[in-house]
Amino acid sequence: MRPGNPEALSLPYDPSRIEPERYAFWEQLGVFQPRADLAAAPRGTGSKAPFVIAIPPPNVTGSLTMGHVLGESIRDTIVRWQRMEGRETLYVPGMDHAGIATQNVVEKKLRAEKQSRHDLGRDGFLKAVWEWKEQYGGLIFQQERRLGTTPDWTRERFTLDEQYSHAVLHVFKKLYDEGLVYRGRYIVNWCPRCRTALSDEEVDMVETDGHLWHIKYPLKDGSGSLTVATTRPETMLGDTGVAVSPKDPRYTGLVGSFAVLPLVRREIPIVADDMVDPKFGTGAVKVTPAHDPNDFQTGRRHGLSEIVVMDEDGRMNDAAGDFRGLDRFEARTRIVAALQDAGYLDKVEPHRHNVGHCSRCNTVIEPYLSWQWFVKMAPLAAQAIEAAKKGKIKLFPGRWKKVYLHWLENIRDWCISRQLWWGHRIPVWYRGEEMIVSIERPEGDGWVQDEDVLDTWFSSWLWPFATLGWPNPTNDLARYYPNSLMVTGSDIIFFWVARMVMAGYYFMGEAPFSHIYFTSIVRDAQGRKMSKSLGNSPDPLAMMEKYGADSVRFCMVQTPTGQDLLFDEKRLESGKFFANKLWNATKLVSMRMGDEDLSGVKESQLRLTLADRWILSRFANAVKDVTRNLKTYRFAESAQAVYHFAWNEYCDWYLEMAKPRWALADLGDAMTDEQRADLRTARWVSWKVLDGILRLLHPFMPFVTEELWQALPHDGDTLAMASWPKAKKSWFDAASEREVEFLQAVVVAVRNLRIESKIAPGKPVPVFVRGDAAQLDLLEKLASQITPLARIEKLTVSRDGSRPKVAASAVVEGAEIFLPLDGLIDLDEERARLAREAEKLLTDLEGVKKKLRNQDFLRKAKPEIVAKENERLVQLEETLDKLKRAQQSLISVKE
RNA sequence: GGGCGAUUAGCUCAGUUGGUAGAGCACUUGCUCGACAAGCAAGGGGUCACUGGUUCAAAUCCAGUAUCGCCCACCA
Repeated sequence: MRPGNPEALSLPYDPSRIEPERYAFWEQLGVFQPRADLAAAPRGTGSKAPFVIAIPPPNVTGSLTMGHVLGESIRDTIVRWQRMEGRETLYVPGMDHAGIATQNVVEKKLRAEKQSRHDLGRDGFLKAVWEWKEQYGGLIFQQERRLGTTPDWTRERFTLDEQYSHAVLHVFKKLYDEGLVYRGRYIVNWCPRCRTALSDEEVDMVETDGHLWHIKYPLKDGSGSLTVATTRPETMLGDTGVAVSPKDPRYTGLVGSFAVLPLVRREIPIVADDMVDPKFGTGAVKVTPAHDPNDFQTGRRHGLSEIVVMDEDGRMNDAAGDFRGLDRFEARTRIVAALQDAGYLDKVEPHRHNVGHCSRCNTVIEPYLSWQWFVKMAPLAAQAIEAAKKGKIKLFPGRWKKVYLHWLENIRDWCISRQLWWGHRIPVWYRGEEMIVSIERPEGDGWVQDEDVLDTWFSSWLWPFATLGWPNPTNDLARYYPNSLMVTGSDIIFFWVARMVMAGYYFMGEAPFSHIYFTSIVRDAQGRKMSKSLGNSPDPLAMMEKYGADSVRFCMVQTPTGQDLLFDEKRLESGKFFANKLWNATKLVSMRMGDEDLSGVKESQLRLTLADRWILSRFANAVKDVTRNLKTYRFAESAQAVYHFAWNEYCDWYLEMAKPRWALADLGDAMTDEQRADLRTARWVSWKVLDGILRLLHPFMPFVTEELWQALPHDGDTLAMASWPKAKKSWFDAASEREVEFLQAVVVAVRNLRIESKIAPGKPVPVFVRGDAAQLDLLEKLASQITPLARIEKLTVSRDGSRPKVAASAVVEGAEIFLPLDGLIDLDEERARLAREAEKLLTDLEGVKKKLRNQDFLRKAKPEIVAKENERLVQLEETLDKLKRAQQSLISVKE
């Protein structure tokens, strides 16, 4: 046992003073690494298995947001709790190279210097990005240390690390060899600004007000025209057909004949296809196979040619004839005008529809026909689906399972090639007609590597095992895979979570983790998403500076489960106030501990009072609550349980009840043996329970709890490695809880009477109590501990039934409490108060009576419920009766 | 077009198997009494969105309605 250091508490609580130092302290102790003694032992199973969690790797360009703070608070709370439970814990940190995002950032910087990536060339540009990464990348982890999180920094990974890159390329080759990666020319989502293909997940659909243009296409035989409706007239230049519904009688005669494409004069066939809905628009659809995914399918079904009319910047190309060189939106305007001039435009209707936007830069997506690499997903999805269905992986909150399954069951192939430079270059080599998939450059001359890189998510989906050294059979991999838990936002459930599960099964034969907890999405007070452009994202570092990292953690962790969090800075105050409260409580306890060594004290040597038994029982309950709620990811409930116990029970009541016994120390040598034992007991219990509170709270508020724990006598180097409290069976004591509840009710009643009677707050008052023998006995036994709480001058328990003549009165559990007034106050007011009280009781009484008159209730309700109501009836009637008599006595005094 | 979530005190939200509606903040009143004014004590404030149903009993279970939000979806 080490002595405490009470002087540490002489200054007021100031988070910015204590927090930064503590982090270095933990790091020096090696708190963040898996415990060496446990890591040296054979790997256990179940709750003895290592607890492993990986950070969702933030973008290398990222800086800390409140969203990160939320996730990190939750992850670290769990890790710290598990560590205290004695488990070997590993929290793996790392960053994502974030292909598009990072390339955008560096290109922007180049633009500011009037350069483009093409000026530097591929190698030069990559060098520039790496330099940027070394200089600015990873800022987020510097910021994160301020939050007090405990990842094992010695294992920090980056998705472009050599080993990790090898894993990515290995995966590509393996999937290719096994027929799950293929190259093909298909319509993909193309961002003309980023100049790359995107996956479906990287496209945001935005409901947009547009138009439906009705365009007349003349029939080749000159017998008239048919009208098509389109939202994208500019693509008509690439039309190679017109489709109608086979069931549409209007057009049956035309199927098989040709129309002449306006402006272009190309003859295009009219085909029948089920894709067409006769009820929409004109029932005739222009078919542009190279610029629309549906039309692509239709085109393939009917053997229509595919004419690309735009380039990769979204400008019209040579195939666009007179419109070549125009931006696609400019071309739209000009084409519509040209159609109108030539009399082809039938009409224009306003039309609301969904338009895809690049999730990175918000540019309108262009469906674009190009050569890309894809992953066949259906075979990978099968096990991920089964895992969730069979409960091998559990999602919290559970409703996300449906979302997860729906996506997997309707999964589409994944476009993984990106026309970028920053990323894992696709390990495919070409020489003339030859193609080789190989991680190494093939032997021989003339091989040219594929220009494209892989989607960033194609590397991050390997995170749970690639960070542990895979594909090499490392010790870490054997020991720490699978991970235990994934904590992340539901916004990346498809991007990342579901894909990790697929990769985990496919490459490791096992789910990457068994539990997935989805955090809230942090929004501003108006419910808007946090964003740089809105400027509504509070700076987490400023928040920590102002309220302390402890408070930020404590408050952020208490988010509604699986609901959006409307962030309001004001909320952060409460954690700081709580920390301050504990600071002062600890100061008090440590001051009153004296220099007595309590470490060897056994419970059997103590003289536990009712108050002690009560607080120990309440503590045991708190331990149970806090732990149970952590187990089920109910962080708000867990945190609230400590908060409420520490503040409203321990500080508000127990410490006050301990004060009179602490004061015995003033007697010095004059103390009797019994008094000495009482003093020791009060010291021991107040310290033990406080120690327990600090342990329970440590995962949530690591800094202040460590600081306070060090100030008290403690065992071990750091609270971070101390053991998690256990709820001792012998401490649960329902009888003591009931008895103290009664005493508390008496105290509250007296406080009430004083206020109602307008007695000066500081003035001690005599109090008389009439009640049953057990109640009076209780009061007498604990008199010295409760009289200060209500400023009672002298507590007289009235065994003979006598009572003061003129008194304010209240009834608590049948006991009558009298506060003598001696004509001090307005009797009318006291009578009115009693009347109000009685009225309230009467309403309750009516309710109970009604219930008990109901035969159905008596017959069908559970017996204990009926008994409870009966009990309540008796008590209400008794109380009411006593209040009435009190009123009577006041009247008789007046008369 | 499908799916999901929300609706409880002025605000943000709890309310785990149905059994007397809670917390924090805000508000009112009173407090330099030996830890704490970042505090203490006391208090006001709710037809639990609406309608129906199940039940002895519904904030809680079921059905529907309304409003808000999110996700998914190839009607050009």
